[in-house]
Amino acid sequence: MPKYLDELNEPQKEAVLHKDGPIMIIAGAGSGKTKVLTTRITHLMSAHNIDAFNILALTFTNKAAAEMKERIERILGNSEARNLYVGTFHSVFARILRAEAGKIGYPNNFTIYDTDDAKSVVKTVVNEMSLDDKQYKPNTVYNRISAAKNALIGSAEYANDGILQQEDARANRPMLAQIYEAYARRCFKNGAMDFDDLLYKFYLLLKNHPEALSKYQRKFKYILIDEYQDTNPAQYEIIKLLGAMHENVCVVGDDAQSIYSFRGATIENILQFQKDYDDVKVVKLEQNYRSTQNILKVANEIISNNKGQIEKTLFTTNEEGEKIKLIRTMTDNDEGKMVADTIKENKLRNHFFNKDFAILYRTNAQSRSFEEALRRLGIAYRIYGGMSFYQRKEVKDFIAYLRLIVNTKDEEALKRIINYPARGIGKTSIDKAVLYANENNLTLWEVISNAALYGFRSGTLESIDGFVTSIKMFQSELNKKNAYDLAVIVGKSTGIVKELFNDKTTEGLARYENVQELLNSIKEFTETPLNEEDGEVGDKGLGAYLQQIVLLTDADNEDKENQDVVKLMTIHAAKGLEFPVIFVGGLEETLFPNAMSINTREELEEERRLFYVAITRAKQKLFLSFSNARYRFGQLQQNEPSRFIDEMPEQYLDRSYAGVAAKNNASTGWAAGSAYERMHRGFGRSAEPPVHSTTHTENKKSILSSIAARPQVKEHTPSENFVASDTSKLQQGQKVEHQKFGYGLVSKIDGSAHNPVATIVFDNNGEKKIMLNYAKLRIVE
DNA sequence: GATTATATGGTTTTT
DNA sequence: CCATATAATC
Repeated sequence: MPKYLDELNEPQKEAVLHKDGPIMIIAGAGSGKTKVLTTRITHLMSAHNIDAFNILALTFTNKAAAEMKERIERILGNSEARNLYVGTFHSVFARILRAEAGKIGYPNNFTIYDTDDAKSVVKTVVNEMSLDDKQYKPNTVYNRISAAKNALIGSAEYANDGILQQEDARANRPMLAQIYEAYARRCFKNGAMDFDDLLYKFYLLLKNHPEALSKYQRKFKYILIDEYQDTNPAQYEIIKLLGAMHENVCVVGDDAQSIYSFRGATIENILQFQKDYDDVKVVKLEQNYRSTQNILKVANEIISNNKGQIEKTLFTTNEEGEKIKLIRTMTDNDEGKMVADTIKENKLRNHFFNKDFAILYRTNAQSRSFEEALRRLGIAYRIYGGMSFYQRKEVKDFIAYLRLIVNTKDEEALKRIINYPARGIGKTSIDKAVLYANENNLTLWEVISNAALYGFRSGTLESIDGFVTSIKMFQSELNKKNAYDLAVIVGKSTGIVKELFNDKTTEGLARYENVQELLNSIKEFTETPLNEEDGEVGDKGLGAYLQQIVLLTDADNEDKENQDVVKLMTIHAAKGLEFPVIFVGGLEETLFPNAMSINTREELEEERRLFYVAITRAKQKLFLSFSNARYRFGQLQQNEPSRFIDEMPEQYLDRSYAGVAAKNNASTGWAAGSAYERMHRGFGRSAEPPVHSTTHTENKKSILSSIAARPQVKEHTPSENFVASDTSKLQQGQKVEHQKFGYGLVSKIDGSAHNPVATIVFDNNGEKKIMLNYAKLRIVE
């Protein structure tokens, strides 16, 4: 009996030892499902001599895939694991599609469009069809198309489906089917696939090309799928096709953690699995090794409010643990402070490290208040999600050059850079070129590379020719130079790097650094040795690099794995992770559950599962916070506490929790909160007496203002020698006198050069934004 | 045609 | 509040 089996409990062992035939593992939160998956693969390889080349494991994130490979490698003690096909659905399918692209009429170097690219194509198509983009919002249209693809509905079928047509007609978007068709055609013409195409086209490849199907059926003798509850119909059908020959399909999932229905995922796949395969072995992992009893009991209570669960009860032999602590504050800023203070306190008192904490929230926008509070206390943190590195403008612009070099049909890339850096090819010229291209059924590149034929003005023509020549020059280097060297040439000869370098503003500096970072990543890619089997299409080229990076997420980018930082992320992003201490923020009606998701029972239940996922991330301590009011759309909005709070039995809750912050009355009320604000604006040391609580700002209305009158201006009598100073060189930190508001400290200067706006914190009248062109200010010091 | 000021409108979650 | 789209101005 191999040693690695000793570490497993009975059901886990059962799951690992089951060799052939379909198996479904229902794995509760923290029940060791990754361990089972890795051990199972290890066991297949070492005990049954299954070749790594014949095993396919699909995960939800690249990070999970890398982790899995690493663990297997560690148990096996050799490098065989690198021959496994492990990756996300999207990355594995992209890799195969790259090899088989010719069969479906695509170039091997097809571009993968991210969501932004795809929406931009939608917009282009809608405009070209002379439709109103208010009526056909790119977002809506794209989502609709995406949903169709995830359900394996092509544009023709979409157009012929009576129900879908009715739906669209009722929603005032009768032309959606036509847009879908035009969109698909345009993507094809651009040699591009969007994220959904990676599934949909792969499905079509398998379905319409029997020789390809049988090739991969023979190859993948064993298939394992992680996070099965989050697969969509397209993924389901693909697995069904791939696994049809051997039926050695192992799926692992937890219906209670299904949180991606907006992406087309359906729990139906779990139920359907047992119908589609004969003699499915079902194993349930119900022992939780992660959390305290209290946390688990609350989690079980919460999820029991959902109907139609797969029967299972999580239990643990861990200690009882502390009660779940509720933090209630007045505003979102206070919430941030309380959480940050609590982290600080716990670090001191319980010797936690920064990396032991995670702050989770429903929406990305919530990160701001936590971020500010952590920064004030000097606690290192990192935000995951939001805009990924590769979505930043400067990075995307640079990548657009590389994309165009690899695939000149990529119209999105071409339009992005044809006039970046500015070279005098404006909107009018581009529109003209696009028109010619559409009229003559040419690609945009074909038009501009023969620009002389299309009657551009001579100056414009010269610019276009210059651009085309330089791209062609880059292309000629494509096979001589590696990706990194080529990228350096691009950066240099286009002047992009220089331009960013010369921009000495803070943002400019950051942009420059980002481009440097991009070059680093290309260099790293170039220098990383080839995987043994990756030779399929010469996978070291620029094309392979580009296809890989669009599929990377922020979490994958984590180079310094064990940084001692507090992690901030959405609950979705936290799936599969665990932390000693978890904070879940914004437990308020309209936010969590989100107002968008309370219209049907299904939606609400998914929100509840999301909450379940959030609290089951915690190992030892769990804090839940909510705020009476928070800024949304720049305005203060009052919210009720979340219904999920009421669903937790009182006996497990500690409502009286008060950390350091509350004790010194800094965060429990409006007045105290503003004192805190003032302290951290540098007023703490000033000689000013503690002033009445009026840190109201012009646009940030006091939560009291709805009850009491708006803050009164405390009259100020200008000093006798009041003469308005020249404020053109006014700087942060200077003290000024305002005729009406009195003395104050300049905390910030922004606005444009012609219309500078100073943010001034007045001693008696709080923070005001003052337009320097109009205000009369006397500079005191 | 480029740069800059103003309007608008949008927030759920992500490969 | 934020980012992007449009208008205005040089």
